[in-house]
Amino acid sequence: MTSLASGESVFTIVLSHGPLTRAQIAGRTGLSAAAVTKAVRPLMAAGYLVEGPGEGSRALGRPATLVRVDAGAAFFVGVKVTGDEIIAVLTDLCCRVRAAARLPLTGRAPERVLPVLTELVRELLTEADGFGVAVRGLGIAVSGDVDVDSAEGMVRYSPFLEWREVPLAGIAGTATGLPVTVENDVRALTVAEQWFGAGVGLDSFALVTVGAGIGCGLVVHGRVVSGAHGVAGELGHVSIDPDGPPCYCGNRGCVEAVAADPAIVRAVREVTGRPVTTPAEALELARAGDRGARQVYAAAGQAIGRAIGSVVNLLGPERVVISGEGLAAYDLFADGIRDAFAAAAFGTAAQCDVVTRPLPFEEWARGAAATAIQSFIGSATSATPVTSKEQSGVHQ
Amino acid sequence: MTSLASGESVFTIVLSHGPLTRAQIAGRTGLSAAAVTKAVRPLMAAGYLVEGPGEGSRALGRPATLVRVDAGAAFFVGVKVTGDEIIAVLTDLCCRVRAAARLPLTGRAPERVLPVLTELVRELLTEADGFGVAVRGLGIAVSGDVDVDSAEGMVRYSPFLEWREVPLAGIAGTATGLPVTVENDVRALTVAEQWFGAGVGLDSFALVTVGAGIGCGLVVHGRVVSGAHGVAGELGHVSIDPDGPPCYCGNRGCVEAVAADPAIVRAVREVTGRPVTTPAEALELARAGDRGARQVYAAAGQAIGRAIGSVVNLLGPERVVISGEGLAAYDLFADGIRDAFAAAAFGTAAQCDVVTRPLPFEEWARGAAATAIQSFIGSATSATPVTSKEQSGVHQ
DNA sequence: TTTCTTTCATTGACGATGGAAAAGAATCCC
DNA sequence: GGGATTCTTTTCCATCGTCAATGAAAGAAA
Repeated sequence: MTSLASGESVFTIVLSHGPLTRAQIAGRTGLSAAAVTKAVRPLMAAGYLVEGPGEGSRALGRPATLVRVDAGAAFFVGVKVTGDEIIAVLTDLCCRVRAAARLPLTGRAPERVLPVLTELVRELLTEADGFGVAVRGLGIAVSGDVDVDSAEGMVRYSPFLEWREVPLAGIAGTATGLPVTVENDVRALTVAEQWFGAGVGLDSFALVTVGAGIGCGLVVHGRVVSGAHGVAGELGHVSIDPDGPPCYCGNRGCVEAVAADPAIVRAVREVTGRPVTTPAEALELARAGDRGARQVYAAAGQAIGRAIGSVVNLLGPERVVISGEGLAAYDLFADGIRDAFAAAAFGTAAQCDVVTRPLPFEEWARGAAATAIQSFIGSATSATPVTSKEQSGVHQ
Repeated sequence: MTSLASGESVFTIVLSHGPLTRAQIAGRTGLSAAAVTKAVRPLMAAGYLVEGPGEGSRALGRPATLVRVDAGAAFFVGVKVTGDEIIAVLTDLCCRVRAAARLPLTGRAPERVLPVLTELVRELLTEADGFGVAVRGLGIAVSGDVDVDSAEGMVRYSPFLEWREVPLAGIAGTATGLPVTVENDVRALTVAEQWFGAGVGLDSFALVTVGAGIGCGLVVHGRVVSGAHGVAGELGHVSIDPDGPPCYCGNRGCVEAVAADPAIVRAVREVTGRPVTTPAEALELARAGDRGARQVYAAAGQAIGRAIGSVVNLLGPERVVISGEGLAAYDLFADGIRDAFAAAAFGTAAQCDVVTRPLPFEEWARGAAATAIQSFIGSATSATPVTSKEQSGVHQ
């Protein structure tokens, strides 16, 4: 019972803020130096943390030793399920991608998806064997409404996959023999950004994803917002224009009905009269200088900027991160986003830092791995640690 | 040093959930029965909590004794500063209003406001003397950007009062001899609702105020959202229509430019051609059946409903409370709000409970008192309690 | 070289906190 | 009166984290 509640916070700090001296850990966590020493010890004994190499570059006094996460102490698999393929990554304990794989889907029904998912996980488990490191958790990210609290990791409703009440964690756990964490995809990506990306150390930020849909992950008071009914961050269905185009949700002028890939493709087709059917074609046309197409992108940028303005006015986050596949067209969006945001942001909320970050699908899968790491840390720091030699099979 | 960190949570639970048995307190707080006994004892010794009267209506077993807050153990003054008057209330420890007073302002400069504020506080202190109870804190609610963290309770910028960098808590504390808490007015009202109103027990809710302006207080993860730069809940400047009327903030189609009192008055004047200058006149005209005026209200209701839809889609709160002076016209808003919200809410977010609550300005002042009680509890439960006889002067 | 200074890290004593389990208390039912 | 039942309190006891003293490892100064 060398358990320490402070263990989790110490580990998390070291994980996201790279190697730190114990004194720095004390400063960041607000714990005393003594408490840090006591919290670090069992984590090092368990093999999750290691000392050095390198030293805190002090001129005077006893040199500090750096504490870092032993990236190779445990591996994790993260999986992102999209409409037509599954992307999986193998990460180390620092959530760095060590291997990646993807497979196309032949259907969206759970019976079609799960064999592919299992196959990918098996592939990455073999990779992990090559490294000689045990995989200690599997994170799965799916779009839609996920009940994180339920033990079976229930996917309550995923419109994109047309799933209802699928106990995904239970099924995947049985199939793979791994402890499974299931999360909404945008929230998983948000967790990854909060721990390892542009949201590190921030008490509040928003992650806006632009692509096939428009999503938004929100962190408030240092925690990801889940919504009382499982729905939150539905930026795509925030309406910004009562006279805008109709959205499949039944409303008009949703951001998604203006700025998501399908909306852009349709608008470009209508405006230019050309048989454009994919985002790539639409983008090509705009890049080639087609006025109509460029205007469609500009309008989409405006819509995104206005939507971000709404988020910022409501929540006043420290930062907004814009990402998603749609970022490929960011040069075409940029002016619209900037202008509309500047017009919409009220008062000091305009000081909010707006940045872009390209996050490919592998990054979403990495987000899923991050949620797996998160729950692994929770169990590892609250249970009696065991050495890495002792443990080999399924964790917990 | 009979200090207990659990004291604060126990006290808060008893405060907002009325009289409870110790067993119920244990259930609500998640503490063990033993811990509750230990936490309650010093609070009762200090006079903040009392037992009975009444019993938990059990049929079998030892009857439970109810624990309640001794409302008369301490009084508080809450003040709401508006553009042309100050409203003040005297409340007991349960935040029930025992006396109220208001005075008009002769100017908005701090030099004009503070004497009036001091005069009102003095008046209510005399009232409190009549009850024989000491006033233990003063809460002041002002619109605008308030730095809660600063020791002097700095009002950084209040556009409405045209204040900049006014160390209000420091000044008011010196003038009144009371410990002072300064908060943004909407956030203060939100705290009051969270503790004593429609937000009791909820982890997340939104409070929308409609009146001279459109405001919004947000509670996420059980805490009021303050915004990284002091700005949050600016629902009034969420734009819902790019072609809407211009707003003084420089943007178009802000909710406030459509649905706040000045906007409604102007619109009614323009539509009907009548010399309407006050919200009351506009309301009268609409109530009299004037088509144009009614349409203005309907459009305002639509705007509010759309804005609430945005909040709900982004945060997925458990409940939305609509309030403010503008509620007087709620019958005219209602259809618009309901329809627009129903159209805007996405998926299960539509399950969000939307309620209305009339909250007059006294209620805002009560919110200010609630923030004072909040900080009083914080200091009272973390410091050595003293009996109410011993203490008489300024607290802490 | 020796000693001082500085800073980091560890240890041990101690207090605060809260839980488990047993005991006590108060009521109803038989 | 003797259970049965439920609420409350007491009595330990484990955990957690701070304080203050100590140790450790360097550079600086004598």
